[in-house]
Amino acid sequence: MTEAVSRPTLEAVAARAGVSRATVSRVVNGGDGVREPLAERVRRAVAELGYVPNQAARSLVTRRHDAVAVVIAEPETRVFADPFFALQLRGISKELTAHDNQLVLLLTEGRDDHARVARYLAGGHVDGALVFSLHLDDPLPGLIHDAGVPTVFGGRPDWGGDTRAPGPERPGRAGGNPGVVYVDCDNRGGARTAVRHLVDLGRRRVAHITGALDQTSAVDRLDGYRDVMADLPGGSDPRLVVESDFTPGGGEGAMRTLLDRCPDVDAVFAANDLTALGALRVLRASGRRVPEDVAVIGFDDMLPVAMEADPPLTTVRQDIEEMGRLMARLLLRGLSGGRDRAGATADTPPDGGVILPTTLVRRASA
Amino acid sequence: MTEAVSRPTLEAVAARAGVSRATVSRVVNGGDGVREPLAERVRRAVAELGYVPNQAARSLVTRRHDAVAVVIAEPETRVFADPFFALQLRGISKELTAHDNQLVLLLTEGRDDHARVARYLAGGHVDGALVFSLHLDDPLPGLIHDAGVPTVFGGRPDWGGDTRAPGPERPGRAGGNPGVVYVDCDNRGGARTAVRHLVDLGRRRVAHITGALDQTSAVDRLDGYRDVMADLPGGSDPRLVVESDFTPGGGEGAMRTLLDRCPDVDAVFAANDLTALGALRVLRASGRRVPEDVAVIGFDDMLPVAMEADPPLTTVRQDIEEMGRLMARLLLRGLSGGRDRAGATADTPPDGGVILPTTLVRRASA
DNA sequence: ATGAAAGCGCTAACAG
DNA sequence: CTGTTAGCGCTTTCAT
Repeated sequence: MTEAVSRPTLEAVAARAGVSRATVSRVVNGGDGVREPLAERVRRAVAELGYVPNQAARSLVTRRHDAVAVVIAEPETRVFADPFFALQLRGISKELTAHDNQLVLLLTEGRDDHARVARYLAGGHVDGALVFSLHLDDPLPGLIHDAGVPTVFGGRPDWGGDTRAPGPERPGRAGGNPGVVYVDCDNRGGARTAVRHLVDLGRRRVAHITGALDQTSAVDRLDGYRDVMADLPGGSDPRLVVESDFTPGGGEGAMRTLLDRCPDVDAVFAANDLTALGALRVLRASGRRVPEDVAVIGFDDMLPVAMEADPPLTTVRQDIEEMGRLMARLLLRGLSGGRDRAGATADTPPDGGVILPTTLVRRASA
Repeated sequence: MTEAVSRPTLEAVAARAGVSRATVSRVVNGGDGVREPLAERVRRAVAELGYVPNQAARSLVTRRHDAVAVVIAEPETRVFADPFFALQLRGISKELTAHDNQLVLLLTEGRDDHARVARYLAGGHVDGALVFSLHLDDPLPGLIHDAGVPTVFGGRPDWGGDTRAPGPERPGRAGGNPGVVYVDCDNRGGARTAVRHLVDLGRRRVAHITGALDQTSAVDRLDGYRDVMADLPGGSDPRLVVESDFTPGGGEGAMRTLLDRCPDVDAVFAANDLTALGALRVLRASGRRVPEDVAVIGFDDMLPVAMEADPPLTTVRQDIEEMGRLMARLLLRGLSGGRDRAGATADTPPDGGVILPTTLVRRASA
């Protein structure tokens, strides 16, 4: 464990280059308005001394940090059961890095942590926040809003606008906050595509195993399922929908219930790939063949899961990494809004959500 | 997207409480040496104004940041195939949070990013670093060492000390850096336990599918396998070892090779659970029963993988989250070494590595 | 185009 | 115990 050593300051570079601190500062920050011979001398001095600006000192005066907080609530550790979160992070990281921003990760374990996160955000340590609000009743979004930090949400928050996709209106809570920005995939549309595919395959008893319904993604996927089933004769049989929780274990239980209630089920749209995995297992154990007897479609296209499933899973793909990247881009754009880049005001982040498209990936299960 | 507002300063609090800035500062930082009536007045002023210290200003003078960088190299995106990394992060986050430290995440995509990371670390933005050096030839450890930032490694770096567990010496590179601190699990010992278990089961043709051998964990597990096989008659048959890469696909290929070379194989120790998964699949496809015909053991005890495998996987468990927590604890302890806490010098971080124990978890596959 | 000087908000001696 | 004072390293007017 090495001790950190004292590093050269602007002053040192200035001395070495025989100029003033102000000049060095100018060169370091883009070098506008410094004539070439001088600028070059400064650059050499910087290189020779291995000068790196002190971010704390800089922040103190500029009031910018070039850092963004990523807040992830993980009450049930479900986040870690699938690589979702890692992919998202990766997308975010790439985008932030490209814009020389740092990523400060805030993982919350439960209610106690909310205050800590809110305090941190309110403390002005970061320029903005990227927040994954997983649960409908999560107080975090509110706290964050109060903290007054520019924020982009991952996944539609419950109090935000509704899914863009058309379809029967859902109740929706208290007016819908107008200022909220979020990125989500087209859960509802993706679900519709999946179910329609099943119907086009000639299936008539199409069931749905939902995700945890305290998350908007699960609700939206259920809505999508209902959108297309509503038009089918006997499609709104409530026994065809069984609630689950996005886990393989939950999928198993749900599939058993389903088989019990409707032994004639000939297709299942599972809320995600993990759920589909559990369903697959139960189906196999029950002696049914997939897809011959029962067709199965998942959601997410979590590669290691979907590809390795037996049979390989037909599923609705969403570009998770791109979602992360987009969130970061939106935030950064908002932060520099009308300030740094000329004309950036023209394309400020949209109020409301940005919905990324989904695509059906056909494999063997449907 | 809300705009951040200007926040109250120490000065404002001091004015409101009718004291000097120094007094407020004292109260805010633990309140030693401020008499109660005053301290209370200050606390109230802080609360009323919603004062939060400006970290940049503080860092500027203290030269501490209460922030730690976590560097994760993910060249092949393998990191995201399993939840390993997420668990580790969680452990780290918990420990850092408990000590009011922030987590700055640095994900590297390849060689180009190394310079960026090195610069950041050298830039003195953080008090220390937690580094996961995945590959043997990774230049990152060297760069980081040069940056002069206190560092704890996750997983034994190749140029560090050897595994603590006794056993045949490995060559090891250039003298072994003495100052390096790392946390790892007992890969070698765990492997030995697994293989011994297989042998105790009466298996005589015990094979090993290795991990990616450019990672010390894979090498150490292979060494552990060899440790016990060396004593067995015919145990050092080289055909029983086939190199793979920690992935399910790799496991499949390796298992096929194995079956081809040694159709009489009656046990397989896979370098990790994912590999075991692939092996299981090929074994099943070949008509062999597990564990009756071939016993299989994995490594990691990645719950969603090991439990959901068919049959559920017997595996070597390592406490990943605890590894993360321990890394953070070690780093933090080193940072405050002899400074903050009185007597902390007594238990400074150990030079060399800390090896966490592993345990064999018996399920159905062996 | 370059330099001089004034802080940003805070902590840490040092006085009293 | 409390207040005064002097910077931490940098950016940014404002002169020149």
